[in-house]
Amino acid sequence: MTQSGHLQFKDQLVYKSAVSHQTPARLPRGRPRSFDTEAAVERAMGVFWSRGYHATALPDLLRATKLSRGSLYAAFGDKHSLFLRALDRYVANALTRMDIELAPHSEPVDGLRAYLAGYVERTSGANGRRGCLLVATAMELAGHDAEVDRRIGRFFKAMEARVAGALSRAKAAGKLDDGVDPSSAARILVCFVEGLRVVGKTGPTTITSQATADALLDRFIK
Amino acid sequence: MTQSGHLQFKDQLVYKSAVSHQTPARLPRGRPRSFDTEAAVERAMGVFWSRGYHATALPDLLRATKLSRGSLYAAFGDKHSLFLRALDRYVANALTRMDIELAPHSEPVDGLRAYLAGYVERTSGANGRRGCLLVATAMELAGHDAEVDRRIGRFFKAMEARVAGALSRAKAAGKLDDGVDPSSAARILVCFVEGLRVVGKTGPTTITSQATADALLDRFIK
DNA sequence: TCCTTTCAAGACCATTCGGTCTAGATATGG
DNA sequence: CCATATCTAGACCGAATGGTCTTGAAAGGA
Repeated sequence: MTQSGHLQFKDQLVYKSAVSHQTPARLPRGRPRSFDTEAAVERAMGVFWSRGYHATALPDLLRATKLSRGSLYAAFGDKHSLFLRALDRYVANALTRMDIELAPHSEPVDGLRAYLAGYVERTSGANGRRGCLLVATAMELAGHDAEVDRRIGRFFKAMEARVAGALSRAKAAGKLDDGVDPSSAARILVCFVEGLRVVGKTGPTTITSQATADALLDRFIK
Repeated sequence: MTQSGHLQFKDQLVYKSAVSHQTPARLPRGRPRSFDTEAAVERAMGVFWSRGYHATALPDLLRATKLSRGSLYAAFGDKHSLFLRALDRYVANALTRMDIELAPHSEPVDGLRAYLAGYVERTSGANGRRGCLLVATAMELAGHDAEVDRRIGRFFKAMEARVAGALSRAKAAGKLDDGVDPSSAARILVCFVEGLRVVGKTGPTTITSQATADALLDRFIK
């Protein structure tokens, strides 16, 4: 029925209707679920994050989630669906973070500095070596998995839009150098930041990375 | 004996002494090897490139190299050693390309433009979707495989050094904007270019990517 | 109490994994 | 021709894969 291939459609629908909006006035009559589904997704996310999709085996997920095989399959359908949920959570976290850092009402340049500083911190030293679930997924599965493709594309577009928004506001406030186009600069920053994730795998020092990020931003800021 | 773990040392030595400088006055007496080892590495590289390490199965490699199981194991030891050879070839190709584009005697700014244009071409459209063996390897195996770690680290250092060299020459020729530090700018460009590889997975248009790269370089060039 | 549901533990399944080995054909040099 | 070495094809190996199913205990509502 669920076979390991990539017919995510059915599984997707299944988990959505089974998981979202818990107990809509519907009271199940047996023993209630005794574990936190979202916490399990989070733990699974951690495993996928540090090992990648293919290198993560079922026993790894069972150990991390502290679930039995049966419970895990009942709750999530299969490995692939669980992975997609973990990826969704990762993306949501990243976008939420950006929404805070680049909040429209706050000072855009400060926001951009915070945004870059966050990436510097996450891509240097041990944090850097841990890598990024989204970038790792993009490199491992993009082009082979339609559901993943969609999420990757959406994420980069969303990120670029937020950065472009902040740059536009900075430009309107006269803080940008002459000739800087916000949308073009946004693409530059997104590439830079994702490149940080890649070279971050070698565990550079925070100092170096921060100086590099500062040097880049200084090319745009007046 | 060779078991699938990561004792690359022995295999490494084996293939080195068995492959480099062919027939040093030594004439083997039986049937000679009837396939091109380097061509096989190249074909294997193609498979790892488009599928990644874990997702590449032995039958994939046999199909691509047109070798039998026995021949492949006799020639390369095991999957991991073959992968390392493929990775080495990929890295060598990339560095050779850079040595041409950023040749010390030629105009450094033109070289940097060519360097960026090459990345733009390789990271947009279908080329972009194909991705980069090195970045994919970094995200998939770095931190879990010491031999890979070494190669990734070496590559980024080598790339940064070449770009920094070109930028230094550009600065000496007075082509750089005031306040641009070549080594810092080199780190920026390396991050940007590796970020291109990541977002390239969504297959952006050549036009957009080229415009982005131009916009970045224009922030450094006078 | 009874019914229903979920739980953990683990047996079980077919398939695939990376890797070894054999058999028989083939191609070279002596 | 003989000895040597390599080739392909595929059987074979133990281990691991993702996934299903059974068992029996436990926890809720009616």
